[in-house]
Amino acid sequence: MGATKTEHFTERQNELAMLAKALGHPARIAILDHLLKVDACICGDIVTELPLAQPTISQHLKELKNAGLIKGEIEGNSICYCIDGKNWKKFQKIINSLFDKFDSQKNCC
Amino acid sequence: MGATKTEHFTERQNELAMLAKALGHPARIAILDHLLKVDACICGDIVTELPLAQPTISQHLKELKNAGLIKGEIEGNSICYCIDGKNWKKFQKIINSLFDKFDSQKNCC
DNA sequence: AGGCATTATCGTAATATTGCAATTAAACGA
DNA sequence: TCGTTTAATTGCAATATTACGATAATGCCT
Repeated sequence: MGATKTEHFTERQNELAMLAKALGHPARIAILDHLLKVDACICGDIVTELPLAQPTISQHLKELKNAGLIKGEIEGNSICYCIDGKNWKKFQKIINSLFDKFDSQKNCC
Repeated sequence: MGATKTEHFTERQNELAMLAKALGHPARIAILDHLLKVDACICGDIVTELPLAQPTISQHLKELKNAGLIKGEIEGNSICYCIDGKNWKKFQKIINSLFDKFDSQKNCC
């Protein structure tokens, strides 16, 4: 086996898991950190910021893009990446809706 | 390779990634959903709630426990699981500290 | 003690992820 | 046009994850 049985879970559970999975690697967190720090579109210099080879970073960028966390637009020679603001807040809400469910009063232990 | 190069990233980046990774599977989201829904310790009936075999669920519970998201206490014959309230809010803060960094005013695209 | 219920662990197969060298593709400038 | 720069893709090796059957470990009850 090894394949996740997504068909058994709700759409929300799968979406939340996919989002979390995309965040589940330090390199991808580092990429997001960088994009957030500069508060702008970044043309390629992410490779020089991280201790990983160019193809590896390209792969991580792809996954962040697939998840909807970032956008990439072609800008002449290079490509500009930035946080996808449209999804960002939605994702924050989705995650918080999970964490907000916890009621410390009712919890028994 | 295949092994994540954790040593190249900051402690915060690794912690955040580990947390996200633990959340990065629909079965584990479903387990948390269930624990949050009943607002109490659950003794074993998680297996009957999910469409997965008992060893598989035991493995997911272990990962959630390792991440610090849940606790498990031996209660006679069975084991009671519940949300680990001590870490729960901390984790929520860590994640929100990432999402709050985004300033839609400054973002260019 | 013996049997039952509950959960963890072991072993293993299938699949996914991570990382990089090599290569390709596309756009720019001289 | 040719070389350079930038980023994606391909191909592959190493490792991790997911899932489950079989088995063990623990505590209950009779």
